[in-house]
Amino acid sequence: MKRFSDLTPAAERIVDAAELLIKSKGYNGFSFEDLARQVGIRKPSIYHHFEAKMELGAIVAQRYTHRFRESLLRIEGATVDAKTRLQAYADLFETTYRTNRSLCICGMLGAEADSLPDEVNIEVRRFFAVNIEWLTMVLSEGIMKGSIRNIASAQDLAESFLDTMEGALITGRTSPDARGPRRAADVILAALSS
Amino acid sequence: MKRFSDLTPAAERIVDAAELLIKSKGYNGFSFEDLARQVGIRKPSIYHHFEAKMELGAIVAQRYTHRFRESLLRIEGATVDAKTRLQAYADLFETTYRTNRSLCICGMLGAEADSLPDEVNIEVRRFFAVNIEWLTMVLSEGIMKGSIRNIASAQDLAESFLDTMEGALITGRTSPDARGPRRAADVILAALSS
DNA sequence: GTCTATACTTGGATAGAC
DNA sequence: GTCTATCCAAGTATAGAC
Repeated sequence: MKRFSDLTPAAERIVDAAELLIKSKGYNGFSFEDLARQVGIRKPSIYHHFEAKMELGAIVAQRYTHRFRESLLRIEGATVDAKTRLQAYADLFETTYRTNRSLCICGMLGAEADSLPDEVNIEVRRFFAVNIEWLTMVLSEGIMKGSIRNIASAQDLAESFLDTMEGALITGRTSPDARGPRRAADVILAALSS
Repeated sequence: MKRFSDLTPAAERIVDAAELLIKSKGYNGFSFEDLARQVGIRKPSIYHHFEAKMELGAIVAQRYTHRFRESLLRIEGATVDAKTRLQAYADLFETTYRTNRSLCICGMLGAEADSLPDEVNIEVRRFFAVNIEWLTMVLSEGIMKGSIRNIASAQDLAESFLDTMEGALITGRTSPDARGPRRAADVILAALSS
């Protein structure tokens, strides 16, 4: 598999556009025609950079996961206690939400999983694994230090928290008065604060 | 718009199949060919019952919401306290989850909203509104009676809870060791119990 | 209510010139 | 790196017979 770090500038522009399209319409909802129009080139030019649509899907997910990890590192550097870290984490989703009520790429691809090539699903699974791992780490630290109530395993808490974030993006799409991921996180965090 | 209650038996078999397909692959992920094959008829026969694909999508969502409301009524009849009701509610999602890791129809359609006809989106919005309303009712009763901690408005709690359920279905799709909606709900309920 | 046949469009993908 | 031209499959939808 091609790696996102090998992308030429032209290829990167294509991936940028594909990311936007997947966020908005999903993998099954965009075509090479849409993509080419957005980039300002013609359909066949895309094949000079990518072998097939599924490769593009996989690379979008791969790069997204990579950037998300960078954000997690930044949060670890900038904050200390669990609650603040989780708020910063929720703000990553809130930013996505505020940008045209976009979805998390991997939330979208996760929903579509049954009709997606394995190549793509593998990357999506990695995204969720990375998130669960990070959240588990943060939450178990919070439990140890006493700022998070010890009502369930850190792993269980992590999963619920991630679920809430992914769900908030989806329900926020069609509900005009939805409050968004940050608010949803605040509710959970209030319930978990000791 | 046609209503789901007017469906002939033949039309109903088509809606049944469409529901399964949307749950699995999404609105953009299934074709009339798939649908016809599943029902055991030919593509054009579908048009005898439905004018277009979007009508089918809207009716699937409409019937799904109707049945969901029946389930909510059943829960109200069979249980009393907020926590038990919310567990029963989570079990509705758990059942969906255990059935081939299916998605909530409206979670799927919500994710795809940007590429869906208004006709469909309107029904999806109704589903979420119904759920939020019901959860708000249950939660505010729980707060009044003291079984649910008063850490946020019933409306905010309702939204977080629904988000968690929808998200659990999505993250559960690609994560082999995901715990599912019921477990996610138990975590939240433990945090909300006074 | 279902069929065959078919129209028309779009979608993913390739060949080969510039 | 991008283009035109083109292929073929699939997708939605219609006409009209049974």
